[in-house]
Amino acid sequence: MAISFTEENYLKVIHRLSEATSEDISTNAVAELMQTKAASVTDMLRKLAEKGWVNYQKYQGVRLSAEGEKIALSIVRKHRLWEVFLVDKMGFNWDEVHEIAEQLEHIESDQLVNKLDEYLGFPKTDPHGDPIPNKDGVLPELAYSHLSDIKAAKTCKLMGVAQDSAVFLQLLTKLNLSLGAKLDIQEINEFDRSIFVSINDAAPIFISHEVAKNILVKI
Amino acid sequence: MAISFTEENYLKVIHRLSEATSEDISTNAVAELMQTKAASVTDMLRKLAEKGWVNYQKYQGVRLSAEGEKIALSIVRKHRLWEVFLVDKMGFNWDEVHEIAEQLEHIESDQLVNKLDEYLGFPKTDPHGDPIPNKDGVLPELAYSHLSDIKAAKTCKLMGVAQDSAVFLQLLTKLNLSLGAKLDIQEINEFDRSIFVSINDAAPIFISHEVAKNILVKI
DNA sequence: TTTATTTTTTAGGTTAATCTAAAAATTATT
DNA sequence: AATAATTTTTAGATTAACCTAAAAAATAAA
Ligand SMILES: [Mn+2]
Ligand SMILES: [Mn+2]
Ligand SMILES: [Mn+2]
Ligand SMILES: [Mn+2]
Repeated sequence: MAISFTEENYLKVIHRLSEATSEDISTNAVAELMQTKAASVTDMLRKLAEKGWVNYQKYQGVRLSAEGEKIALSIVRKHRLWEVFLVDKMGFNWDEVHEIAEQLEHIESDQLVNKLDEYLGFPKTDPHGDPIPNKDGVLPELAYSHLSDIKAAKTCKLMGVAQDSAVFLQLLTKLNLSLGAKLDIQEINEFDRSIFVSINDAAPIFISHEVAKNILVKI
Repeated sequence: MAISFTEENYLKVIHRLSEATSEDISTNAVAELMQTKAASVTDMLRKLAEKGWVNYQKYQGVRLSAEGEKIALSIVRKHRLWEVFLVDKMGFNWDEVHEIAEQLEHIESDQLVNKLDEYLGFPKTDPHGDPIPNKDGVLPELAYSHLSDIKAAKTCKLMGVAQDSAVFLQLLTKLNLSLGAKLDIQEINEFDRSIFVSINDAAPIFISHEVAKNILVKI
């Protein structure tokens, strides 16, 4: 069955919201991420249910069906592989690739995706540390912690970010924070939950709780 | 001003038709290449004229404006660069890339196109021998002849094809005809205009006029 | 130079994806 | 349990891109 870019984007958004919770996804939550109105979402959910890609009962919220999940994962796979391509092969910075990948993720050719995967050396993660589903839609499980959840001074390694926005990524770059960076947590301040941390053995600096929430680390 | 995929495809088609003639382009000609109906074309031409991308007076046919020409060339540039990428980097055959490039040509990022161009080594032609417009929309002039127009036995080199269709390209591959092939024309048969030709010094074979019409050579 | 044929445009509809405003259902608060 | 607030759905429009059928204009043929 033919699928439109818009339908693909809806499935991707429902998938993203579903990763954070086991509850059904609300119309409003979808509307916010899709940057559209709830009324439009209701229309689309009816259509997606019709096509068998989501389970939806009015007023009850929505979940992806098995088939919908498969489609969503294939879009995520394409998005992340293209991001790797843009950074590794085209020389873009990690804060410049998300918007372009939003377009490239809709290119339809299984052959191309698999050749691209091979060309890139079957990467496990994208430039933001997010896992890349394999050909069969299986996501490698990466058990990372949010830097903001760490309770005591210890050493950890920056493995990913929880946000792709350019402003956030540019701030990290300014702080000399990139994938693989070594973080020696010196102190966690109770007052504003800021973290005093040494990055790659440099003199320690303060990182706000807001930033720490969006940094994923391996302990 | 925002442009849709459909509008881009119309401009590309008008551009393609304009290369073959200096006359205005007819509604029907556009309809045929766009695989749509003349009535739909009329609607679109009005809209494109409105946006300043074509000059159009009803019943008089259509031509690209300077701005329309610029847009069309940028799409052609993207199409052909992506085709080079697919063949040179992804390992596709020349008969497999056109459809995928039809999608990729709509990806919007000047930065990406220019980085891709550099990554590919600033190619002058695509995998079918078609010239690639540079950053400023300038097309390298390649003065090739149609094999079918050659009148006497002589030696020439295959430089391009006048058609991107998979069936045609696959036939050429079967005949051992690829870009750069050396053609020693032995004889031109008056009866069916077939050509008896040796390819890369192999035993000569017959090539139909229909095939010869779509082969571009340098003498 | 009429008449016939072909081409192009207009008129009126359809579908996908969106919107605003109003109604209905659900959830939260007295 | 009744009322208030919030969420979600429906109703009715809009826009882009398409369609068919009919009318109008241009071109070709008699
Ligand atoms: Mn991204
Ligand atoms: Mn990413
Ligand atoms: Mn092509
Ligand atoms: Mn080509």
